Amino acid sequence: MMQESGTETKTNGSAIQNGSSSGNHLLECGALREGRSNGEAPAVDLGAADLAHAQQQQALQVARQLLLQQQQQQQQQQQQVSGLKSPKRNDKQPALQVPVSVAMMTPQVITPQQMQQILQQQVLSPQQLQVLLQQQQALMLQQQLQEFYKKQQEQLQLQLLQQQHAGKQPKEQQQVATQQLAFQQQLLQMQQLQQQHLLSLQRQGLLTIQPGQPALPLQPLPQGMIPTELQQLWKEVTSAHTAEETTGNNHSSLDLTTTCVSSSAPSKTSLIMNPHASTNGQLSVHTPKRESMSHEEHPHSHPLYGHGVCKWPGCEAVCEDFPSFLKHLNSEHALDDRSTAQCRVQMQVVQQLELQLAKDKERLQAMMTHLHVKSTEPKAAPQPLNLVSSVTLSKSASEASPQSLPHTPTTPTAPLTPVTQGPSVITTTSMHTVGPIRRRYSDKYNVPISSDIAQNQEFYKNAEVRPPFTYASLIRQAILESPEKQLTLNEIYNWFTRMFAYFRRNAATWKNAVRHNLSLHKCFVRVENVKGAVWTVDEVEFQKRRPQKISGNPSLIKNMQSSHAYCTPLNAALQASMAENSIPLYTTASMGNPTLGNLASAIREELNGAMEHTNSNESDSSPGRSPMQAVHPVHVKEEPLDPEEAEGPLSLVTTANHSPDFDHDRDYEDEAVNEDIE
DNA sequence: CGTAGGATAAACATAT
DNA sequence: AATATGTTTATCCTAC
Repeated sequence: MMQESGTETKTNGSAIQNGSSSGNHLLECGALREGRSNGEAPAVDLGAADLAHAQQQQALQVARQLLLQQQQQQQQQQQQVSGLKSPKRNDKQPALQVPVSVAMMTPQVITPQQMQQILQQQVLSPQQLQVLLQQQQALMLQQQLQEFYKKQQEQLQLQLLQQQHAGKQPKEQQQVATQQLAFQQQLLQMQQLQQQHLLSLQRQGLLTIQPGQPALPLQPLPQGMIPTELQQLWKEVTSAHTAEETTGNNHSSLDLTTTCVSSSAPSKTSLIMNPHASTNGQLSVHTPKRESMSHEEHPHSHPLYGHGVCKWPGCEAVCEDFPSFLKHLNSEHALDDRSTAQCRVQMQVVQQLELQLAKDKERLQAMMTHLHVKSTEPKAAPQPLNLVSSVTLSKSASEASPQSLPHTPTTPTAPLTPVTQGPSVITTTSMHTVGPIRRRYSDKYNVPISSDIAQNQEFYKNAEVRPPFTYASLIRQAILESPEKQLTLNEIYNWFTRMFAYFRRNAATWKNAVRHNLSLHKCFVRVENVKGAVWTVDEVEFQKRRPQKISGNPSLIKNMQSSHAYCTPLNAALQASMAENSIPLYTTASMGNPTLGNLASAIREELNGAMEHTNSNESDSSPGRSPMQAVHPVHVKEEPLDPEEAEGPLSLVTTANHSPDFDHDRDYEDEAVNEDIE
């Protein structure tokens, strides 16, 4: 213990002083290098981007069509609603009717003209705009619900009267009551569906698409959604505003709010908004405030200016100093239609982010609740890591109470050392300072790594929880997820930082460990090519070292089997998710979504591998094995080679089109820098 | 208690 | 010269 603490302080110190600087520098260089190599071999990356873009376009198209349909259906429904025969029929579209009908009926919603007035009078801060938008949408929804409900009530009463005239049949009354109930439920559903619709739009194109699970949350980092999709969105808005203005048709705009509002009758109502919005007054008070004033107050904290670059969405113009930025802001982003439209989009973006956040919070809560409850059940045993994870996640979920979570009830085979493990599990604050933690669950639970990553992808990305797998497993996973089943060291680094928040700190430590593992384990094969060297996985070697852990412990085998059990639905979920994305299950690397596809194949592989070791006679004949068999290792290390394996027919040398890397690296680096300082 | 595997640290070598 | 990349050794920890 003494030794440990001594070692850790020492290593922490070195990690902070040397590691953070040199390590980060390393990654930055890596990112640059990646960028270059991407230029040469962007096949997969472009594929993903194209896919995202296509989906975005699809989302836009869907949105436009739906908006048109709404209007028609609204009219239809106004006529048909007297029928009242099939309230279920409305389930398909109710949420979509909200904006239009609201816009049609509500006089208090801000019209585009008013919006422009607001924008022309002063530049609102993003927060204010956001509030404005929220108020608008809340108001619209509220009003629409009221109207809708009122209308239904009228219809119901009408029908009641009719029925009473026709004869008081209890059956019908019952039916009417049921219908009334159904309508009320509908009203609730409308709200939910509207959210879902927005979310689906968001998922399909507006924001970064994250594969893996059907309900996978999006990248919570604001930077995560900025790059291509938003740029594209901005372009669209920018090019669309002219048409929008001249024709009055909003087909080209994704902005639902814009569309809804502008289709409303022009109203002269004042800007009175949701009464419960406390910032409202602030908004109007702030009205006379000029942007220059706020600039003078906070010359260097302008939200639209940072790192010498104009942060106006889609702009990124370089402004050497603040005055030149101001000049640029006033000239390039004046109060014209384009800026207004962009502003609207930004509002929408912010709102969707908030929706997403709310939903994710909810999901987190449900997850934690679920895990808490389930923790007493034996079924939860195969995934004890989640429990630990939940605890540490509590830092991001303020509403969660860490002490309410079970500590280690489900980790009988991994007793936590009171000294080393205790603090790292209990609180996250200690987690941050605890430095390198030696203990780990490693792969001993035989939870298939890829399925765990798939299931907890977003979690690992955001919570600084150490993944319960060995470096070797993680490296292997990284390599297998790559389309070419090979990665450079730097790409492996990037995968680590991309997939796990935990590895965004102490870079020197874990990178050293990665290198160490790569060199040490025979299962990692270094393949040299023109551009340098890539690492591949010798699957045979990797499998060789797995059984020994499993063999001795029957309970582990049990766990493994149960893990197989719970992985089957996961696989189904993945398939469903892929079907949703029109990604065939068995074409993995070639598709634009490498992570998803490879995850699936890796899962199958893991399952098959696990079953192999469990039942030696179970040589699964499913096609799932094939993708792995395709990875024939090329031995470079000075090991006696099996004649079979010596020939690597694979495209290990064709590095020409790989490197599916992202530009997240810089972001993570920034984080790492910040966090290492603390 | 011994052993094996993993994590971490660090020294060293080599390539860029 | 500095950094990135690999290799190797040592030590500690944990599970078995």
